[in-house]
Amino acid sequence: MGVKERREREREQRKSQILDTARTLLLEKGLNATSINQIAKRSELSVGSIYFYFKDKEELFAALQVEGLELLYQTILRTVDQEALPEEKIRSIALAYLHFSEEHKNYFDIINYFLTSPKTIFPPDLKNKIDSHGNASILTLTSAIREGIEQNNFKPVDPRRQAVILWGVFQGMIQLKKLENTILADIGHRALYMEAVELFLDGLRIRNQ
Amino acid sequence: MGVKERREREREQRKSQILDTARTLLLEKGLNATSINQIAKRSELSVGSIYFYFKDKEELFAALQVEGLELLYQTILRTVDQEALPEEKIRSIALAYLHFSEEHKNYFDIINYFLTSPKTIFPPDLKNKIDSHGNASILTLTSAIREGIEQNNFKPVDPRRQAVILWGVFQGMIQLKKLENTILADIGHRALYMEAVELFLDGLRIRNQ
Amino acid sequence: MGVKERREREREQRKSQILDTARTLLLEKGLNATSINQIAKRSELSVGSIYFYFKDKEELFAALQVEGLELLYQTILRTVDQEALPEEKIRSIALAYLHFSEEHKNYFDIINYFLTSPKTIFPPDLKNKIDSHGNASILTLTSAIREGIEQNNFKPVDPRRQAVILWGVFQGMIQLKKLENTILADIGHRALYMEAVELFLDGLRIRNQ
Amino acid sequence: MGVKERREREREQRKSQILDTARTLLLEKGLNATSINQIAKRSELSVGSIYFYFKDKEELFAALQVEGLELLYQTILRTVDQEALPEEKIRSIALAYLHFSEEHKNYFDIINYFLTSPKTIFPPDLKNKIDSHGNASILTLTSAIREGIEQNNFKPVDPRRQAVILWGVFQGMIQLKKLENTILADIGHRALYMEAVELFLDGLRIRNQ
DNA sequence: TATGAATGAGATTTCATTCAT
DNA sequence: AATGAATGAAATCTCATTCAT
Repeated sequence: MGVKERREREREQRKSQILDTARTLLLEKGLNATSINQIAKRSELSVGSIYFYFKDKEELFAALQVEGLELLYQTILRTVDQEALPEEKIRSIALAYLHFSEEHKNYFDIINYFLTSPKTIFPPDLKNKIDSHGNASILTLTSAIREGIEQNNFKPVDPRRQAVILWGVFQGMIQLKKLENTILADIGHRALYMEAVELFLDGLRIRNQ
Repeated sequence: MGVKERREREREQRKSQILDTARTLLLEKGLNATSINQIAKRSELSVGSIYFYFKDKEELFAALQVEGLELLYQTILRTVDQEALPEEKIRSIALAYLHFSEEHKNYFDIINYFLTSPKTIFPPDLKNKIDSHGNASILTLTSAIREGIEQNNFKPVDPRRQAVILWGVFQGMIQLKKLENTILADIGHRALYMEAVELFLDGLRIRNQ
Repeated sequence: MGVKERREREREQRKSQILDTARTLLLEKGLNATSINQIAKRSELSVGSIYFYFKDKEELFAALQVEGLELLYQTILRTVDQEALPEEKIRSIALAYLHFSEEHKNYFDIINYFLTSPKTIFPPDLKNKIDSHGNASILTLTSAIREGIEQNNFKPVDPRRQAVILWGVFQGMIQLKKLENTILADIGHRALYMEAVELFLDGLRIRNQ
Repeated sequence: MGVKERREREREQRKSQILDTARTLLLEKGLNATSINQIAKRSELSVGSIYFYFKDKEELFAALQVEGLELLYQTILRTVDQEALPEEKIRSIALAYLHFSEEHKNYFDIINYFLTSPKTIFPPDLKNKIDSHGNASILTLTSAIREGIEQNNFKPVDPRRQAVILWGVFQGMIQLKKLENTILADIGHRALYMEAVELFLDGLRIRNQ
């Protein structure tokens, strides 16, 4: 039994060793320019070994995406003060996502890539894995909204729907960063981002008359 | 004299003939799987000829993007009833963008690609061309918002800022379509999209008490 | 008649305009990387025009070589003091060739290229033209040696043979410059070059006992 | 253990098999006209395989050059009679180089190519390898000269400097062979070559009065 | 004379993947 | 488990040259 466990452990180590390299290369050269051969050379493993641990290139990069989603989730968890007001929580999550997109640009890019790339249809099991990890972050939003409703601060909306919408807003707004030097030259990106968040909070809030 | 003009005309025709083929392939196989070789073969030209008309692959696809932005703009123009209320205009534009993303999926994908792809740094002149075309559509939003403010229906916000935010919302929400079969399985995408728009309008509107 | 002459003049101007561009590109990118298309673009002429003035790429570059040989000859003429002693003349010519190889590196490279490249067989007429231009420089050496013999300073060798040998020595020694950073790291190239020349002068000189 | 060694051996065999083909093509068509594609086809390997064994075209041809330098060195070693007088040794080496340039014209051309081509900057490690191989041949000259000095037949010159000069003379004189049919039409090339060598020896020799 | 569109072969290089060992 | 040689298709891009206008 000890043997089996050790094997399992080693297997996991190898896997993350490969993922480490893949991640680094991804950051350096982008998704398309990162090849299995390069990963093999850099990680001092053989090409064959990589194919032993990952069915194909797609599976490897999907694993990285799961990693990214997990990291995002952890970041959010760490950021959100459980004692804070629902509004504050939502703001924190928004900022956490923005920070994540800036500080873990590579992860953000890969998440983004699979979200926006026209083709790429994952096999169902992989897809589920990815979705459940993605869902986790959205759930934090859902909870915050539900909480706000329960405390009579938010209108009685469907928390999950609003959470998804907010998530879409985050996503769309962050992407605008690319236009910072042209269309947005005269508008600060971060201020704009937060303005969007406030707008939606405003719509959510129950106004006391 | 006539010769020069005819040549010029033929040149333009060839160019759009190439773009036609490229566009078709793009639709069929996606950006990454579309190669110059294929475009050449399909358009019954030599590879060299493609390179005679376009400096490189990037220039070709950028041209396609400009085309897409232009088409989007025209679609919006056609859709928006100049007589309608500002709110209605905004709804129309939102729907126009959604339709565009569905009916001209290939164009939407290519616009999206260049917006979200991590790398891709265009030469400045190309970038400006692209941005100015993109700006056109945002301007329609800006006008509608400004109109609403002038008619005392909207709060006195900065119309351009709100327009950009709204644009980001469109963009982010449309991308969620990809999750239709998983995270959004129980939520209709189109309804959600319009709900986001209404939310935004709600925030903008001056409430008469 | 005036018409004919003007035409002739214009023809020559066009030709050297093309050569100017070709030369510049040659200097920038080397022989192999310089294409007719580039020359056309840079010289603001059409590809067709270049082929009107030059039969093919080889002829164009051979013309450049003739130019180079001519320039070398002029340089030597300018350098050599007609009143100086034969020995001095030879030293001057040696230095002139070294300088030429340094200051007109592009010309030297192209001369060198055609001299050392394995294949390249020029059509006879072109070959003769090149040779006669090359000969001119060697003739200056021949004269100096003959003079030295007549003045009883040099042994009664065959002046032309010695001239050709000397020329070969120049050529071989100059090429060693490439090894300056490795094999010759500890040996100054120029000093070595002049040492070789002195060695041969030494062999040529009649020693008075 | 045996497996590893066999693999290593096979690897080396493949490598020289590729080099064989490359060499042959080089001889047939010249450096510039020899493409990786052709090498692959001729050696009945895939293009990819060539790139498995050699990083790029340059590395392949540099390997050929090293081969050539090595062969030259061996030729010299075989030619030079260790018992002979220093003068004789130098003559032998001179002749050996001339023969080498005639009989292994392809190797000579490739050595020559890298020596004279304007650009070509090798990565340092490759450069060192090449230089050390080139050095070997020069060292035989150095030894012969030093020997002559020790035997009081040669003037007390710096043996290494003289060796390098002599090498340059060989190189330059051999290149003149190209002019055999024009400038040198009336002068035998080989005789001229040896005359240059004698001239050099003459300068080196101590004259007994 | 001059143009410039067109060619098509060919260059170098990279890639994901397989499979015998 | 792990290796790494081999593949071969495909990708992007360049080039000298021709020829109808």
